[in-house]
Amino acid sequence: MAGTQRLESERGVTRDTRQRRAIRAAFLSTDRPLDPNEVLELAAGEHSGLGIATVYRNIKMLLEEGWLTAVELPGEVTHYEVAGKEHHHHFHCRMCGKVFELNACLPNVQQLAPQGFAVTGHDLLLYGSCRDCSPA
Amino acid sequence: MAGTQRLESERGVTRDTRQRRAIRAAFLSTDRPLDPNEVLELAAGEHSGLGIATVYRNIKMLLEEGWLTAVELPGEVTHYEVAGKEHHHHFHCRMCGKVFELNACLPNVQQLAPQGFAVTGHDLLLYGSCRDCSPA
DNA sequence: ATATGTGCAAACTCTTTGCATGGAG
DNA sequence: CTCCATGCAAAGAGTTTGCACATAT
Repeated sequence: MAGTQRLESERGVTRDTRQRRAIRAAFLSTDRPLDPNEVLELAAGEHSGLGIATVYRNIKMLLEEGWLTAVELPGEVTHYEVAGKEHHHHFHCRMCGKVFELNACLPNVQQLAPQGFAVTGHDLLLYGSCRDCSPA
Repeated sequence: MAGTQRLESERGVTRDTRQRRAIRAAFLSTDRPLDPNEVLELAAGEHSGLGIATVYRNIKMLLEEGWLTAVELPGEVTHYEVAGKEHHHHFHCRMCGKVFELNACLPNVQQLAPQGFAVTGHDLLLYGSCRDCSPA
């Protein structure tokens, strides 16, 4: 996973195409992480004929320019959300499959690693049923 | 992690083949979660000619009979470990890529979900460099 | 003897890439 | 007018499945 990032100077001007605008709009119109297919469906509403390859390429560019961040969910394909949010985690609804943001974390997370292990980051994921899918 | 188990009666007699013995041995000889390819390499040492499809099929059977549990790691292919261990989490070394077990958890994890969300499980993953890869 | 398990290869899903065309600048 | 971006299709990884043969019981 190292060496994925490139210097911005390696890329020329980044053009503002109709497709990229539709893809950005898809993320901005949703408050939860999206996977490439969800992006395609949402963005295709604004511009049909959009190809999945373009979605992947734009996601990659938007990641590189820091507009998106990857949300990697165990057992799910990688989702993406707009960057710049505070440190947070996610809730994965087992009923509807949607992923929600949690504006919370736990202290002392780093202390769980044994001696000799250096912790540089962590992920926390809750599972269950979301507000709309919970029985009560 | 719910609903993974099936009634044993759905499957006829489970045979004890050389391949399955080698696959089980691979897991028992290692103290960290393995992915299908690691299993193939380890088990092929005991029985060359082993096919990757057999590894996948056996992993699935061993999951169904509850001998294995899936360890789904963000950004990694699914790993597996022998079942029956206590609740624990994992550490993913960014240097060597290996996954280690952490015999610890945090209390109050469920309290992170907002009102209306029912939490049935969670995953916690630490990233960094392991004992062998840490500078000091 | 007989049905389950295996190996191989084809099929499938998700993601990436090559190439000719389209469009932003 | 130039390149960068797009669309399509082919190529790649990882995983699953169909089929004939092997083998545990």
